[in-house]
Amino acid sequence: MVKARSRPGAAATTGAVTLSSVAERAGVSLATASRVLHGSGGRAVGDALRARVFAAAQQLGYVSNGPAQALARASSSVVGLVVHDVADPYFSAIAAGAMRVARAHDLMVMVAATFRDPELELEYLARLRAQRARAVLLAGSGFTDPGYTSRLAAQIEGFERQGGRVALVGQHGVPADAVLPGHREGAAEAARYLWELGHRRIAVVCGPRALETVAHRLDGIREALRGLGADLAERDVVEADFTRSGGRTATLELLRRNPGVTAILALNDLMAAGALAALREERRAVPAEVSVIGFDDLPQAADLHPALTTVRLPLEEIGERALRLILEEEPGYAPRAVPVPATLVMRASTGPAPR
Amino acid sequence: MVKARSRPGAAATTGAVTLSSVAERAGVSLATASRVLHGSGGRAVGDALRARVFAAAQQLGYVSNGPAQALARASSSVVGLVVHDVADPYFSAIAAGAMRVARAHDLMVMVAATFRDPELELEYLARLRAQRARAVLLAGSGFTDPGYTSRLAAQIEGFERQGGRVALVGQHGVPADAVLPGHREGAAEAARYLWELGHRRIAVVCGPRALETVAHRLDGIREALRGLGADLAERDVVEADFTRSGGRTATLELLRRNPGVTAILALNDLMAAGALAALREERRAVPAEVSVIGFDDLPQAADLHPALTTVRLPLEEIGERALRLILEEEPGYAPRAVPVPATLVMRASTGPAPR
DNA sequence: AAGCCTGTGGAAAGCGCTTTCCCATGCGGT
DNA sequence: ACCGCATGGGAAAGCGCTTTCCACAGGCTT
Repeated sequence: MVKARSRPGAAATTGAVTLSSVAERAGVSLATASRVLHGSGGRAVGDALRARVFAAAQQLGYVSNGPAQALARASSSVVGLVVHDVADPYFSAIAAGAMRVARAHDLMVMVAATFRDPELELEYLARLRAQRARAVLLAGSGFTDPGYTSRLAAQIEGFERQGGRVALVGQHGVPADAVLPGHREGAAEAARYLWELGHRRIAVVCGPRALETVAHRLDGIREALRGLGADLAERDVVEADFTRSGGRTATLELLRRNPGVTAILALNDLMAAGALAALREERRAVPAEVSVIGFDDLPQAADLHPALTTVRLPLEEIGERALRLILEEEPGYAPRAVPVPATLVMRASTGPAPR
Repeated sequence: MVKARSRPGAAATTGAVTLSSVAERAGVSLATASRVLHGSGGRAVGDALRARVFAAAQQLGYVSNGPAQALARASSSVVGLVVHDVADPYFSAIAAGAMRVARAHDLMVMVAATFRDPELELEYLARLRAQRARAVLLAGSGFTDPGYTSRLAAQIEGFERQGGRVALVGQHGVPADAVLPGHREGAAEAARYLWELGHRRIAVVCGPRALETVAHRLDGIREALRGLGADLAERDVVEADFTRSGGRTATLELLRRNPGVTAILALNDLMAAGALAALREERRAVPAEVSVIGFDDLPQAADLHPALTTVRLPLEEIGERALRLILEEEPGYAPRAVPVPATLVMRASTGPAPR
């Protein structure tokens, strides 16, 4: 005896409008409806049928089923974007650039925030892989954590074997296409500029040391100073967390520890804003007594008081280039590295060292 | 005669690791593997098998197929977030709040930027619908455009019939759960504050009039002034585009048109920053000659010079509440409206009117 | 000792779509 | 007039997963 089985598959079969209902209504086969409504698959469809199908879809209010499409095609129309923090203007700028490119390719963007946790980054990469994202842009910098690199490499490899592409901002020590911002050179230029202004007591308000970006920027400063015959003492480097309030606290600490400092190099603009605030609290004139340089040139840098001298990074362009790299080139395949130079923007927060 | 058909379905069948390969390797059925690796579906699985399956998945490097899961379950693990512009700090703050909630629910977030184009907003809503997003947060304000409302309502209805939920920030004239920021009241409070300080020539640097948010804020000012027996003349309102440079230009225009103005109310902080810049260029002292008030209280508002008096909106909280609204309540269903009050933050950019 | 749950495992029917193969046309070439 | 041969349309086999229904053990009741 054959018993009628009720829907083994799941799904609320509440008269959902599917391709087959459209086909039925238009009096054509499923195949034809598919060819008309979604990419034709290299096949032409007659005008009459074509019009009938469109009309039917319209009347029924048909909305295609993305997951089903992705399953059948074995590729979704989604790209992933992994950042440290969406509220950080550094990352929103990169995101804006990337999203422009995604739009041009008609792709949706999934954004994930890791809050600088390597584990979370890896987790999100895996989830994006599960979502069959076509490409993923790792916009946060890499971590200096040793175990991290190999696990990241493994994830990336798995992802690419699956047909996805990965782009990096900054070089994470793994083979993948990358955009390389000139952290080192930009930082070096800032340091040399300060030196030329006569500053000999230069301190650094540093970001989280676990970040590759921070290491690069710090190295740039170190090397520049060394090239000038000077040296960056450990006690002139205070670590903060890339936020304004972290920068303020660190600067206060710095001033206490080392009151003779005449120049502060903050490793991002947010912390530079905090440094400026701390200096104001401590009644130290900028730039008469202390010069301040930031990094990134966020839109708000020019509105700080005094207007912030900073190392400019074309962030939107970085996001754009990175995604282009993997979306617009066939996977034919040798990882590329595109350098993006940083430039020093001189404004009012720097001046000659006091004597 | 039966001919062997070669893979009618698509997909690179390159030894992809699927659930069934895991099951095979573990020596269990597909059903068991599914129950172990993905939600058990209310069913228990013995410990021995459970362990075997995990081990097999581990060894094979199994990554689940999200689209397939979404198809079978008729629901994805994605939420959508539609904003005007990701680089605008107003929206990044909302996004940050929303993403926190999404993370707590273990959901991925698809972000779309409309650049204030109603058509694009509708398009993205449709695409999110196609992606079978579980929920969508429309974080940009609504448009005053007449046709828009009914089309939006239709989209939302279709989306909800499909099992999705929609939340709005601001009331778009459609029935859906919404978080309602106190645009009107906050703006009114700012206007009254200026009035109390003795200002009688108050001008407004307005945002795009097509936005509901702008209409509300403007109305708040109008009503407050009317309540005080004054009136906001059309010539004292200049429209800009919510950017810093737009604010600057508009303020310059305003100053030319109406040199006697003693207070400027900018409808967001970005434009207030531009106003401050314009005033500086024109050598008008703030607040001695002209007072300035902004709106939103972005993190950078306190760093402007002088520190900006502004109407604070708890943006992260707004994003958080909005997504909570639809994710954490059963669809049992009467649209809720959660008001979120704005508060005036007095800083240094406002002072008594000059006499 | 017979009857029954209860707890576990498996078979298989879809979810909605893409795409391959095959078939019916209508057409021009020789 | 006959034979290809494009051309456009349809049938159907999956894509990888979830979930329903069934089967079968054991451990309990009565």
